[in-house]
Amino acid sequence: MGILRKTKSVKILLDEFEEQSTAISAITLIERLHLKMNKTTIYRILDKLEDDGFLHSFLGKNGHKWYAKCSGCSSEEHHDIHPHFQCLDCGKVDCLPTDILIPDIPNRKVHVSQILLQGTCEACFN
Amino acid sequence: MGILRKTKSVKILLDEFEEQSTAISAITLIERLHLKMNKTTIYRILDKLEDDGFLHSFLGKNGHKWYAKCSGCSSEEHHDIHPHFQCLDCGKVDCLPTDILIPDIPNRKVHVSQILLQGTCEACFN
DNA sequence: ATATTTACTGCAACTAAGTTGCGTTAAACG
DNA sequence: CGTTTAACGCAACTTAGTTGCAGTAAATAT
Ligand SMILES: [Mn+2]
Ligand SMILES: [Mn+2]
Ligand SMILES: [Zn+2]
Ligand SMILES: [Zn+2]
Repeated sequence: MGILRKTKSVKILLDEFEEQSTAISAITLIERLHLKMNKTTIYRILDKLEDDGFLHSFLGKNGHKWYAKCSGCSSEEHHDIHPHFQCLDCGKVDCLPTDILIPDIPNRKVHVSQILLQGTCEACFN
Repeated sequence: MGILRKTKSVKILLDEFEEQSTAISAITLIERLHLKMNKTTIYRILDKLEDDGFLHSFLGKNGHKWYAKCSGCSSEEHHDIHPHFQCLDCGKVDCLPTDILIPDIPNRKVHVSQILLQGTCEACFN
């Protein structure tokens, strides 16, 4: 089930995602907000915001959880599937609008594709 | 550094990968071999076999580590990059020979691509 | 404005994958 | 067989994420 009460903690977390468009890891949020709320609360709210279709989650290069804003999803439908890019220098992660074509795999039916590209971002290029 | 001594434990682990062509998770190996060797030993040997270019590793859907045989890699060069497929019914994971084209991403340089497809495998199809 | 209801929160304890340090064992080799 | 040291087992640790429960504060009713 999603968010039912707009508590202080929910507002603080929503603000974090409003302020920047890149993805944020759960670990970063815990570190950044540890004076304002408990890590349990953070995990629980992120989970609910995902149910609501406001955030989507994915795993970064170490298998740790990252969250980013959805665009046009709802609690009924998460159609927001796309590749992600993690910079190996600064660690920043972004959603990519790029569409990557998955060819048909013989004898298998693909339902989900999880694509994480790693390399160098624009800011770290120079 | 890779394997220097062909110990009993190393032989047992090599056998596991000789017997089947699908990928095996570290967790599965620990469970399967816990009477024969310690989990620390398993992690250390897998790590060395990867250094040697005999195995390659990747993360499955929960961010847990999986290993599979390489074909034609060496300790100098791991050129064995390809997508993986995890069956959502039986959990089995395979290496895919399929090549997936990663388009150029504006303002970013892609070094590595990590692709995990999820769906239904042949055996679970019926 | 106050009372009631219950979703949400904080805390402490837990789970589980993977790592580290160290004393002991057993490959490799002369 | 004896020596060397890579590799092993064990216990303790690290860390991301989860769970149970008692207390708190939103939302709603009175
Ligand atoms: Mn995204
Ligand atoms: Mn593979
Ligand atoms: Zn960067
Ligand atoms: Zn299957």
